Amino acid sequence: MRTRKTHQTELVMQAVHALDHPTASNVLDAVHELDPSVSRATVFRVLAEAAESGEVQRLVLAGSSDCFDITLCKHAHMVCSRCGAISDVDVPDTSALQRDAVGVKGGRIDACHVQFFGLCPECNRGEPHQNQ
Amino acid sequence: MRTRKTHQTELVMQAVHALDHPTASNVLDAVHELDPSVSRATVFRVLAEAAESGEVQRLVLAGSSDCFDITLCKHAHMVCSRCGAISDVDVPDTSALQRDAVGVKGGRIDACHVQFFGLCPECNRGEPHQNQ
DNA sequence: GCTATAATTAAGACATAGTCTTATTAAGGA
DNA sequence: TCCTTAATAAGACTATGTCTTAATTATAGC
Repeated sequence: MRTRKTHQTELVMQAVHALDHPTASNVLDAVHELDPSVSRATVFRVLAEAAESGEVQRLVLAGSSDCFDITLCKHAHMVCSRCGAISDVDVPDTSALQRDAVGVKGGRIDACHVQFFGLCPECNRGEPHQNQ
Repeated sequence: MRTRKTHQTELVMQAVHALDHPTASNVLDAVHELDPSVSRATVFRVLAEAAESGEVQRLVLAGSSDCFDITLCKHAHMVCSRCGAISDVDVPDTSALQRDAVGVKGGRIDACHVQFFGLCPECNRGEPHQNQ
């Protein structure tokens, strides 16, 4: 369990809050702008621990590397097909989906993961491509 | 475009058909049992080309490495939380989900990816753990 | 403020997935 | 059989993520 308050942890958590659905690498870049001496392993570890403790949410997405979300309540995400940006999406009902799903007989379905693909507001407006 | 019929391509395609939702590494292992001289790059390339041409379907899943599916019709998948096995799942209706989803204003939702987590028949029966 | 101790870190090795380059091999038409 | 060129083997390379280890440092107790 994290007990000591360190310079590095503060920088990482600040970055997660400042950025929108950042990957570990995004956080690393932001942290390095303030302090290039912080190691890659520390950023990955601090993020993993924060996700483990429930302080942030780790988003495991199809086709993207893991992102971190400070919004803890359950919601779905859209991945921009053009720039890769992650946007929040509210889905009214996914339980119906799970109920109606027909799996292999003998198997058991526990959870349902819904993810959308599309264009983020910027890319939809035809604005210059901005990769995360 | 693939024009020549080679030993390596035959082995790879045979393996994809023999295995159930294999990853590229699964295919590599199977191919290596018959011919250890086939290179890793060849297996990845042949699979990528087969997916590109529509001969097989590349499954890009959350939390798993890409798998290859010989079933071309659209369906969802369940990832076994215990052993990682992929099972096919039929979902009656996902268009409703996309219609009802509320994204960021200005953005556009184009596609919907549904993935389930649960236990495959073997793991649900409490049979010995078998990792892919 | 000083010291001891144990949590935290930096550095880099390691694992895995996937792509790319290049020299070599071999498929298949002439 | 010979040629052309598609396809391959080998391995470099990128990226994400984890793990190990020795060094650093936060903080509790004095």
